[in-house]
Amino acid sequence: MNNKMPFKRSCCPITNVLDTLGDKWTLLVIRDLVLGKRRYQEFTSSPERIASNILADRLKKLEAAGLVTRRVYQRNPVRYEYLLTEKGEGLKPVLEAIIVWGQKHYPGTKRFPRVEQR
Amino acid sequence: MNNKMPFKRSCCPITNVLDTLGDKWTLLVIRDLVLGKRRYQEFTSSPERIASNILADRLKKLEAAGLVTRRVYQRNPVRYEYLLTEKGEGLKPVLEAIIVWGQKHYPGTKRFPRVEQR
DNA sequence: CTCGAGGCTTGCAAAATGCAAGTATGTATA
DNA sequence: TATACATACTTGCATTTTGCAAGCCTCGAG
Repeated sequence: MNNKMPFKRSCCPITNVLDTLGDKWTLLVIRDLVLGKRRYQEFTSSPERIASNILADRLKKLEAAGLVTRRVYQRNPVRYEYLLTEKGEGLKPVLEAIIVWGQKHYPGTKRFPRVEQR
Repeated sequence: MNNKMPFKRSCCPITNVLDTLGDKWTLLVIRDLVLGKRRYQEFTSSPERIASNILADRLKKLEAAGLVTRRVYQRNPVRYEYLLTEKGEGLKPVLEAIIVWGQKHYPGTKRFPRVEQR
């Protein structure tokens, strides 16, 4: 018999997803990544104006959760970019479902366009 | 010309959804409603053990957002129950997408069964 | 040798959360 | 009549998370 709970709150898949993504900012970072953003300043310049300490924290947590990877895209000086892993890409259907419901119930909202790549 | 922003953070549908649902508890209340729970104590007895002040707050906000209605189901003493509106029911595809992704990436998680009705 | 870009970190006030206990209304039981 | 119990919350307070502004570090160009 094994009574230790291997999950933080419960074995519900929704609960476990919320433990990683359940706040006002994390999914917006994922949205930006899906739209093609990669660099720190690109995230901070989205219209929601995420604070830079929150962004740094979320990127760290997303990396720890295996949704995002950080790579050096340039040396001298070293510069980083963030990319979605396959696990992260797998969230697209969730974002889609949210957009569909959101567009229906918040009239005037508009799906953001992909960003042109550098 | 109209430069006033009609949205709290931006016109992104995802952002606006997160302004209502973006925290660790709200979607769990919706999950419980989808599973057939209706009464206050049923929500507090879910395995995640939501605190009663948080539950009261979330039910109030969900009602204000038009996702949930509160009805009297008994007088003497007065007792209430909570039900999803159509708008709230519309979130099922979002929950589905989350469950699919969650079950894939959090091994061992299990979709909760509907509750037997009183 | 100063300036600017990029990518963060720090400090601190304000808001949200977690926990335990208490309240209000009414029924049932001794 | 007194006691207990059930439902649906509310309150107080400590802890945690968030928001905002400013600062820091590396390097390259002028």
